[in-house]
Amino acid sequence: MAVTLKDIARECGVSYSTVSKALKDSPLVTEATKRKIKEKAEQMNYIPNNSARSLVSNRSNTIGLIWPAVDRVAITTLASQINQALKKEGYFMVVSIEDPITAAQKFLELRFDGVIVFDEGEHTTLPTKITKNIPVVAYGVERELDYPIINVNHDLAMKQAIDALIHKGYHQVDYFGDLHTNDIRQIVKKDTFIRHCKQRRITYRMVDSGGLSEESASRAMKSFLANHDLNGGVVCGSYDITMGLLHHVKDTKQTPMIFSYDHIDQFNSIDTPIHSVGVPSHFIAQKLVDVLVDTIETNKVNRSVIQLKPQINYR
Amino acid sequence: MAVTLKDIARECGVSYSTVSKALKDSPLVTEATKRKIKEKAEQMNYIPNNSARSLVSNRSNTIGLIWPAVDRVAITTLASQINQALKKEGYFMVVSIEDPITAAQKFLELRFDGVIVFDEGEHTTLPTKITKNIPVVAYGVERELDYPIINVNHDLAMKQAIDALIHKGYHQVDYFGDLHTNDIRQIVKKDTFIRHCKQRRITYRMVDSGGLSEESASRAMKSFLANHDLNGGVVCGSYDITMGLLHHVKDTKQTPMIFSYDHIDQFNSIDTPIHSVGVPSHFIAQKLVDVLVDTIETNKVNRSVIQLKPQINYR
DNA sequence: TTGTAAGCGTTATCAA
DNA sequence: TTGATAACGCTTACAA
Repeated sequence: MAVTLKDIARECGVSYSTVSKALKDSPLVTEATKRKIKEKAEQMNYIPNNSARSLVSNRSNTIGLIWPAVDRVAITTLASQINQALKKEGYFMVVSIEDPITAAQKFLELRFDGVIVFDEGEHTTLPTKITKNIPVVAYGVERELDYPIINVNHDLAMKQAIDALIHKGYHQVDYFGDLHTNDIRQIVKKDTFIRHCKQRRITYRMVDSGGLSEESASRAMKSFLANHDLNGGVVCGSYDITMGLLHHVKDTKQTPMIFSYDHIDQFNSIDTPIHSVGVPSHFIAQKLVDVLVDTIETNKVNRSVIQLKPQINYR
Repeated sequence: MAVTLKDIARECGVSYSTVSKALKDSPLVTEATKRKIKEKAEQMNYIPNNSARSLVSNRSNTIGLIWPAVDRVAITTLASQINQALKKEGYFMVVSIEDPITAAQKFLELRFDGVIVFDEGEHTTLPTKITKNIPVVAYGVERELDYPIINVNHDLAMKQAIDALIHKGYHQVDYFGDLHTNDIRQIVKKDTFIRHCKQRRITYRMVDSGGLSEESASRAMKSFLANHDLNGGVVCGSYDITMGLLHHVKDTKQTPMIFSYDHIDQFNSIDTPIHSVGVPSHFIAQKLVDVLVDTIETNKVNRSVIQLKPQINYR
């Protein structure tokens, strides 16, 4: 059915290994024959069979991204930047929204060259059985894993945000984020916020967003505002949570200074100025790709945790 | 490196073709040998090589979803429902966020069994060169394509929404949506809204959301409200646009009756009651999968447009 | 510069 | 009930 190298070879009156070489621009073939073969291939609509290729070369040039919760804006931005970065390195990225183990197992069967996983804690950890068979790199937080992890230095980020608030004259700060969760990234944000407030001896309140979605954050903020004022500075745990808060910011006497996690461009198209802390997502993406490609090519994993330095972005 | 059938065969003292049969539970192998082989395979952490399988069987049991704009909440919900439905049919779903042609080409090379594409107009149309080589089904709107399309009956949906508004006593209705776009789905919504308003001889206004994102919708609504009131009923073009509107609904004298496109559960977790029109996403998902699986199995495309009947959901 | 042939890991057909 | 073997489409020594 599909056109194969043999078909092209027959048409061109050459052997199929010559076609194979010609199509990958091998110097072992005359320019003239190359041209003829390429033309014919194009015209016959030849589509290389990756299964066959991968079988002999052990390379699929495909990377799997594991992303079970396709719903948070900041992560969406990161994903598309990873896609770009991988493309530049010659890889095709494909994402699975299955649970991490299922997805990784399938990627393994498909003989992909590597996997990137958005780590969210225990339930998202890949077992050695899998990770010893394929290069893996995680975007997550610092913890014991047998594959490399890229993450933001949350501790520093919180410190930067709180210090900025103090510097602007605030004597009280609120944290608005997901307080009751297993998501390790959220837990770290919460914990470091508290720790830094204590160190600075500044008054603080913790407001539970009841989840990571904009909707839940909106509800939570509404009921919070029914009994409280927003009179200090506020730090939000994520872009979506910030958006939930913004539904109600009109209700308060005056807009407080808001710092949000996630360093993405979307903040620029909002009227209310939201300052942000975080690592620019294109930077995170590049790092993830660099580390992955490196472990694919050198074939040695380094079980390191790479901390990316956050920046403050005033708007 | 990776364990192959031959490795297992050697360990078990049988031929590798027996192992192959045993592992797929063929009746041609004794229960006893099967058990032994399966145990060994498990213990050796055997991972089937899909490339080899696909090479001989011409089946990869994988479906590619083309979804270049991973950012709209309603679509996210749909994607995960498609994932579920495909899984039930024995397929693994993988998504690409590349542009449609690139993605489809890669899916072809990877010898996936089929592709689902979220159609958004000309720029999202797959050429015959591709579609004659792999079963494709689109989620889109009615237009000339050489592969089947599933879509919502927008005409009926608009009619339902406008009629509901009229029934509730509104004499004026506003449409809030993406007015200047190439996205064929948005164009159809806009056009049918206007047509039905004219037919009903009801006053209407068109408010441009300046895009499909919540942020742009929010900005647009803000500047609209600076000079206008929201005193009629309103129909929003999508979930995200509705969310953008909600940022400002507190500013109006009273909450108008709002109908939104997209029939998803997220509306249930918002305080402001938003009624919706649309086809439940699990229904759309199931239809897409049914049609795709059917064309894969029967191996014959039907170039039909399948219109799904929308429903009104009051909240 | 081009062609021959082995081999990648499976499945499936046929023979034992 | 099991085992040999050809074939899938391709890459890559190696031979011509």
